[in-house]
Amino acid sequence: MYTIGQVSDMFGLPISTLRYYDKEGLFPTMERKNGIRKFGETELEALRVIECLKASGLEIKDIKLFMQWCTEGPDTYPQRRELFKRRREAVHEEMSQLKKTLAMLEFKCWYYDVAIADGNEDRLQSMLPDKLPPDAQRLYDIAHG
Amino acid sequence: MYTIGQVSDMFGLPISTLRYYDKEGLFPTMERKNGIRKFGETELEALRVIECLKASGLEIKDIKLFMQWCTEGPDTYPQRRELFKRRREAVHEEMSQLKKTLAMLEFKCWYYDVAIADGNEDRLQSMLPDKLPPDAQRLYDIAHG
DNA sequence: GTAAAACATAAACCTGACTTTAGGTCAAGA
DNA sequence: TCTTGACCTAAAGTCAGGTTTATGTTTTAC
Repeated sequence: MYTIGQVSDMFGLPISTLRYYDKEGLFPTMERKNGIRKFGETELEALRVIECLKASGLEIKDIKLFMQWCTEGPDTYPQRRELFKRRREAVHEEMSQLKKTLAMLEFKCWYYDVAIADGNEDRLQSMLPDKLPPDAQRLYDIAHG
Repeated sequence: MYTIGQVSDMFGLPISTLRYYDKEGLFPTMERKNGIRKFGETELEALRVIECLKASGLEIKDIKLFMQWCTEGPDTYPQRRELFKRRREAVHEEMSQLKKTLAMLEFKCWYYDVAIADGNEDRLQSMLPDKLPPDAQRLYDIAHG
């Protein structure tokens, strides 16, 4: 069993954040002794899952729902599985959006390489949006298509 | 030249958002006629760049800075290139974080598939965190390593 | 036994990115 | 003429996800 300060150090999270998570219901079965929180293995695993679900874009109130299901036994396995499947799809979506963003950024890096080499954008403006070099064309198409 | 309503339709952005962007200085050279905003090609391209930079995680006040540079001519090409390079690195970072998140989500999907098949988590708990099937082990390692 | 460190709560505050509200201008159509 | 619709502003409101503050209690170290 760990105190809030120890868990704060272990996860690199501010104490205030841990208390906030608790207030929001993210540790539904956490015990206390004389009012003092006792973090056990359940809570540490909960924190690992919280970091993952947060990174996947889930909101705190939905994470709370999941943590609640975890206290309700096998009947809620299907809901829990659906939650993870939906998150998986959402992250796939986000990754393909990021690929387009990345193409745009690569294109702009190339663009300013050329602009700096030329000292102006005249040549670049005259080749946009067609007549680009093949590499730049590829990035441009991904970013704008 | 387009009105704010036309641009709102073209980009699928609320009029209030376009006015907010303008107020924040994201269209530093936009013209007006009798107080009415006139969006030209410059502003449309600005909006495309804004969507990209926002998707890359940049804040509005930093996008403003970029738009300001764009009005200052070739002297600011290096700053603009650096901005895009930093964003490119940030997005690379984010994508590799998302890969770990995805591994965790895949692992949890597998976990609940097994839990549902078994009707409980007993077998799963006894194989954690070693003695996992190879596929699950791989996901587990990516997610936790 | 006492002082400092670590814990606790409730409530106010903060930030970013918008959105809503309240009130006003202006041009075109019935 | 009048009223409808599209535009305008400034200021207040909203929301998520915390953080800070003020105050009080418990634990730990000497």
